[in-house]
Amino acid sequence: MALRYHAGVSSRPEVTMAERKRRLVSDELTEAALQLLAGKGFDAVTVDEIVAAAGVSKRTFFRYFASKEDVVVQFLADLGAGIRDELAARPADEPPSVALRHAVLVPVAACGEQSDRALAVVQLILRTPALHARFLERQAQWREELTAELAHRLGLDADTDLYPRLAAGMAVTAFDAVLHRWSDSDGADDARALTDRAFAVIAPALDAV
Amino acid sequence: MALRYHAGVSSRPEVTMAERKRRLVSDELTEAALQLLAGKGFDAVTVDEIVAAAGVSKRTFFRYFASKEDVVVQFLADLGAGIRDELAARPADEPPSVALRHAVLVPVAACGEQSDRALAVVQLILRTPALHARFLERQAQWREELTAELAHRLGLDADTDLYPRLAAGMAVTAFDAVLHRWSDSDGADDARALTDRAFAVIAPALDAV
DNA sequence: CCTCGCATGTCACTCGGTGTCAATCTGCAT
DNA sequence: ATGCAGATTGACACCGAGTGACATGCGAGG
Repeated sequence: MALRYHAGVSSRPEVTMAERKRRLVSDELTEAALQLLAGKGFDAVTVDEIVAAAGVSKRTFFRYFASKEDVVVQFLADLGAGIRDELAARPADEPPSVALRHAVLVPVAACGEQSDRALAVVQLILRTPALHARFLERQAQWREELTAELAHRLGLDADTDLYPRLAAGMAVTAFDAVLHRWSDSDGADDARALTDRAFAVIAPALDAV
Repeated sequence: MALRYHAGVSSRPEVTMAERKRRLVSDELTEAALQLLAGKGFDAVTVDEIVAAAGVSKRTFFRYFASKEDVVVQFLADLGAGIRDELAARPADEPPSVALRHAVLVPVAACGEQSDRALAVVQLILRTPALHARFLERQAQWREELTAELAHRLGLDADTDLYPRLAAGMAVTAFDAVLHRWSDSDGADDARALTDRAFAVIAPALDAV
């Protein structure tokens, strides 16, 4: 299991026995799922096959993941929080285009580090309609979070001013475009450089008074 | 059945008997579905209830609509084609911000005309996760179409230059923001005015050299 | 009148997802 | 070690969306 953000090293964590067991099951499930789904395609694999490979019951699967799609998309959830937190952490006097660019660079960098597995997952998501739909839902959620954070940051009312929502939407659009390009190039393009180019395009709108 | 774009009046069309019958069934289905879904909520209504109300079999329902969500979202499909066609019809020397704004105004105006029914449908979509997901899929599709049309219009390669995809994404983002605002205001805000304001924000990025 | 084709209904089936309950395991106190 | 409380799991029944196969009915044209 590669795509997980372990906080520290394994030396002596404060995790209980049950906690580790839970993660073990979760990891075996995602491992088995990714293996099968990437190999046979999303629709050709049933949940029963996945749980058989992982050695747990179907009921347990749905205790860990809300849906079959979630096994693949779930690791993206953390990224959303990462974007928002990074945006909140940027200096208040930084122009929106710069702050948002750094925020988006968080998930981009995360993809770049484990490019092997990340690329496979991203490509699977982008070319499977059911997964893509879930991914778009996540994006919409990120947009909401960024909208709220931007409004707070700029002292605007997100229900009055269109700017926060539009700026958040543009940032997410940029991220989406970068991901598509990165996926289409099979990881050959540098995701960070793509991000910079994308933000160079949208910056004039982000920083307009 | 209100939300349909009948080409002309009923005087003496060149449609066969079977054709009219098909549309009749389709209309009764959507009518029954919208009635029930708007009243009881999306998840609380089963397809069996809908078909019972419409007086057809479940199998027939799925011959007309690919999914339960499609009954609600389907009428949005035409809008996508409308946006693209309008963009293609705009004068070639028009700056992207103006051409895209007019393109987006097509569905906006369509909503404004039959605001009663349209508002109910939009609100149902935006606050029902399953429907919202389908709606986002549609938006992604529109974005693809606008990307291709923009690239063609500007003589750019959509696989090389990031601009077409970003511009299309910004336009769709603007539309989405307008729709949300319009929905939140229960139709009180003027959708056309909102569209103009939204494009005023993103225009600096759209028209940057 | 007959038949060809199309839309529909019926039925059985798959699969994703959930509620329920009993069995099991972890942690903790005695 | 023992026993208890809470959480986790498996097994099973169940619901609803969606599909495949086949038979039937109805309209159009010879």
